[in-house]
Amino acid sequence: MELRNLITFIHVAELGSFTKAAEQLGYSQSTISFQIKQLEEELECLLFERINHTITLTERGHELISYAHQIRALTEEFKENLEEEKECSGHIHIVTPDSVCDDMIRRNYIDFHNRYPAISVKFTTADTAVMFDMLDHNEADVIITLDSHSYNKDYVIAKEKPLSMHFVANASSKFANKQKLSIRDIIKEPFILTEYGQGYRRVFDRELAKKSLEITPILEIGRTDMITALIAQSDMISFLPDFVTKDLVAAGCLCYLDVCDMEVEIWQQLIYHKNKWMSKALKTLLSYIIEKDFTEQ
Amino acid sequence: MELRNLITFIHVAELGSFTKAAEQLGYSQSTISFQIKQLEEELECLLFERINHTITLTERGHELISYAHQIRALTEEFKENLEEEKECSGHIHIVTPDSVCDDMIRRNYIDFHNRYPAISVKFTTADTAVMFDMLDHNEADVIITLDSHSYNKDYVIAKEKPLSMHFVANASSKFANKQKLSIRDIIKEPFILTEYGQGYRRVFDRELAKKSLEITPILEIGRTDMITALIAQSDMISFLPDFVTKDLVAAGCLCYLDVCDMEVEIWQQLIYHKNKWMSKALKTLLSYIIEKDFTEQ
DNA sequence: GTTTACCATCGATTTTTTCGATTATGGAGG
DNA sequence: CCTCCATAATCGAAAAAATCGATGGTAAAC
Repeated sequence: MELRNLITFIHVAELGSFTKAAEQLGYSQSTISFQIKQLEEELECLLFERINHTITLTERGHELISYAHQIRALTEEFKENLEEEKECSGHIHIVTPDSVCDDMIRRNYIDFHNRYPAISVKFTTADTAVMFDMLDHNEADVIITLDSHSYNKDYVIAKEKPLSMHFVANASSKFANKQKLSIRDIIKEPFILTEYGQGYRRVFDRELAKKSLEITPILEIGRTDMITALIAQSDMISFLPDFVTKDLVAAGCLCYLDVCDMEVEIWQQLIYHKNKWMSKALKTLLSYIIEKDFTEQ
Repeated sequence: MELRNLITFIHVAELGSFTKAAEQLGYSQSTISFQIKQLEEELECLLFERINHTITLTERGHELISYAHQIRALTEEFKENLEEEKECSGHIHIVTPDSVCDDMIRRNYIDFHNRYPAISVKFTTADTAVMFDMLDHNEADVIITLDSHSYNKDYVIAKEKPLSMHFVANASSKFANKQKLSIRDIIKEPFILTEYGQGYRRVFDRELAKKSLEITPILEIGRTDMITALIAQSDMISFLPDFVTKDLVAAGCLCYLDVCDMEVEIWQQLIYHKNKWMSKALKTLLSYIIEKDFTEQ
């Protein structure tokens, strides 16, 4: 019982004529005969009485009419639903490093929620490798990486920007006002760094290795807010992205160290899988993030 | 958007796999891919995200699932309705000569209604020719004729029997006890006959014409109950079927005349059009009529 | 009596559906 | 690291289905 035949049946029943239905539907009359016969054979019942070239619905036909209308109405309802702009709603899973999560939630979440109350967001933190794994398994809708610049034809990079990284210490550190420090000047100091899985930590270690240097941090922890808090009240040093530290530096709690022989190139990238279906909610979230996080300095 | 594809879509969504759905439905896997793609192209939206050979329903897919289930449920509901025995109900139009109508309503209608209260019957009276016309225009579901024996490949004769016809007069008529009367003996008497349209009246006239005789009745009327009532209180004669007169004869109101040179062969036939859809109600009515009207003497 | 309108039927053609084989990919197990 | 297995996409061939146009019979209209 295919929909095409049901539609034809409805038209025939309404017009009371195979010929007229054929004209209305753009079929030939023999096609209409065939389609109705097909329905009748499949349902094993007569839908129309044919007496002297005029057709009359049988009881069964009358019953089918109502079902056919309901079925047609459902398909049309669905198609209309597809076309009409929907309220922006849905569930979105975004995965980021801890620092980004922290930053975005603090600065933007309330505003986002107020603007789009029907979008439910799941915020998860993970290492770069895990994030890509989640993209590959369709467990994350979108990720934000802080790592070396990545490119892969399976992914779409919605937006990216290079990230400023700084060595930071307490504002009253002995290195606070020294200019043109070398990495070798500070390498023996006590360091707090994020775990190795975090992208920029890995890039940092790799850069050190190029200079045959190595740091054994006294504390490894993903939570960058903890790191800044500890540094603010001790003589420890860390290496962190600008967006984590700039407010505290501006407030005079922390200071940047002027280490001039250590260039670490870190990119912030907003990435989703190329086969990802872009729901309106997802598009909205991406636009929001791009506006708030990638355009401002 | 054909039903076949929707069914496939439901299976795929439930199993989360094109391959498993193919096995379950007896299709090849490429067919499933094709069907889903066809749906997606027609609806111009992605139903499944394909990431690393695993599929995940998109939001649109989720929406479609619910519609697809509803549509499938409707078609199944209809098919079940078809199969299950229904209460015997419906509207039936039966057309008969006035005499038959009179007889059946008096003797059987109440009983029939009590047995099948959900069947609504429309009883109409008409001439033989009009009755066949009504069959041809699907205006009557079934007719009962009292006429010469008819056969036509377009009609189905559900049942038939020859009818006894009698000349009848008042029980105290001068002809009451005479034996071996000739038609010529009574032809000048005042006759009451049914109209010419009534089948047996026509046959009667035709038989007379064969003998070069002719009757000009003093009253022509379809209502046979009127005829018998008039005869019972006058010296008029009529020519009527047995079932109209036998009770009055038995009651001593009327008597049969022993006219031995006038053989008129009249058949009672229960007829419907060969293309008529036999609803349960119609079958029931036919069986009832056959049982009550054609088997008893 | 001729024309028109209607539906059924048939064979031919076109379109659609289905299949099987192949490819590409990733995961699991050795 | 390699092989085997499972998955879905793709492609061309084959099968099936839908559609058409022509024809026929019948009844109604003119």
